[in-house]
Amino acid sequence: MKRTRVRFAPSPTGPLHMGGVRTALYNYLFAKKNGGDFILRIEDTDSHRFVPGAEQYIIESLRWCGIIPNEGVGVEGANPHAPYRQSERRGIYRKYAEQLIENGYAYYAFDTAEELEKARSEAEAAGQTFIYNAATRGSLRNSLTLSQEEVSQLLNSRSDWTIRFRMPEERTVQMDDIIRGHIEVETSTLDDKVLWKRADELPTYHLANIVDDHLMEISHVIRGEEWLPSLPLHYLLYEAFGWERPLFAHLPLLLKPVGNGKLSKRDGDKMGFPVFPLKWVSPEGEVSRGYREDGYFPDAFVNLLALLGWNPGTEQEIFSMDELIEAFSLEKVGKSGAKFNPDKAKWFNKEYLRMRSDEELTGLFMPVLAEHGINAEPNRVKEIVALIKERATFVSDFWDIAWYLFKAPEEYVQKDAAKFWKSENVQMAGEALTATSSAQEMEEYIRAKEWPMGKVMNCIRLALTGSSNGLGIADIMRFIGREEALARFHRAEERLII
RNA sequence: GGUGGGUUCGUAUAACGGCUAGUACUCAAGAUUUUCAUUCUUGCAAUAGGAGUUCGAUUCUCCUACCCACUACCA
Repeated sequence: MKRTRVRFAPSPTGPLHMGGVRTALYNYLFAKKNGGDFILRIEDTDSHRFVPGAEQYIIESLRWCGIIPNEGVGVEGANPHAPYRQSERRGIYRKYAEQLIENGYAYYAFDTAEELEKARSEAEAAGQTFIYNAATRGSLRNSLTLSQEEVSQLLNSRSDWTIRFRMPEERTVQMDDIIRGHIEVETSTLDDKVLWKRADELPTYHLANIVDDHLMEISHVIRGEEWLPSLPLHYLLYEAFGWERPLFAHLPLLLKPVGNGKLSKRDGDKMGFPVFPLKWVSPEGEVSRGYREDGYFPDAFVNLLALLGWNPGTEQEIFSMDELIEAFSLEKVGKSGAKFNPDKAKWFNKEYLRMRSDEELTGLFMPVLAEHGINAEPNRVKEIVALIKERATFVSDFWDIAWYLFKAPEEYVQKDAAKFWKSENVQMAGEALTATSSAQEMEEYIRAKEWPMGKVMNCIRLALTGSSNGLGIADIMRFIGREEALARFHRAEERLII
């Protein structure tokens, strides 16, 4: 049986967005599941849209997610099909385009952008759609309509010609997609796509993609649904070359959380969630937030992405990468677009945070403390982490949850003070606090006196934390000590008016 | 406009053509707790509409509606 070889082939035109990461992930899972290869190829055949730093961003994003190519761009060691950047492969495509011309599957086209524009607007004015194919190519300027002399003259004198695919006139292309099943399309509705452009001596996506997939022995093409309309062209290209084609799987799109349409950067900005795996600063200085910088764990991110459009058919929701590999199959990928749900994303991170060890979380929390000017003893921090980790979604929440274990409150929440800082409460709280030496003793003391536990405790909590909610008094006192508790209480007495 | 794809609770999804259409997130209520959070329990909520095939349709077929993608010398 043929070896499973898949590729992720992004275009370095900007930061990779989470839909792209999911495509890479599914490719990776499929490759690993079948003991095959996962290749990273960079499709940079559009010199005009190249963005500096985008390729490095893609590589780093995949690495952060644990989606590691074993062949291709950024991979050290044996790379049997190098290079993997199409710009570095530019020399190899032209001969394939010319091979198609020789065999009658393609032709030279000399129409200028203006001429095509004119043809399109004329067709539109007549209420029709202009399609560059068998219906129209006979009246356009190309090597099928011009004489041999004119063609060679134009080929030499001009530098803006293209090579176009000669779409068959009347055929039904029969296709199969692993996810969508059988699809049929009439060639009369398709156009003669440009395959190669003389202007920058580069192929377009369609040619480069098919040639490279063939040369790199790709067995399965797993890509986004936006490519489905190109599938007939790709089928016909394989046929024209006489090559065995790979199997295709077109993934459903990732949609915005509300409304309709593809998930875009704007949606993230508007609704307050990242659309990109890592933070990205565009060459113009525009900043986009990333899952990593927002505090997501990479395995949580991978997990939530995996379940957007795929599920194993069981009720399991938490998967390690190895478990994903084990459970993954393209047949279980859904057909319809998946709306991204930011709430569920947070839930995943919360679950993953809980699974992290106290040691690891402490290591992540220490720098946060340092940022707040706190120099704490790691063992003490670890105990605090153990106490609060179930309350948090992100490590950054730790500070908001437990800052008062590290420093005294500077101010008090008005509403809570008005409710609990009343003279009788303060009197009882003060007595309970001073008359006892531990939180447990204090609780017994209050109980023995038959004082209202809630009022007294919240009065104390207000003094210790500045508000009436937070951790248990016993826990707070255990960490800050009785002396500090008393000091905070006296400070509150001075600062708060009853 | 044309071509293709899609449609199960608000969201992600489950259900060899066969139990009362299941689960998770969100939301609500209750229990627990000195408060908040956690935890636990319960609840709200869906097969787009219409025909057909069938003993039986979420599942198969057709029509309608709606949504999406593509429609570049971009990928």
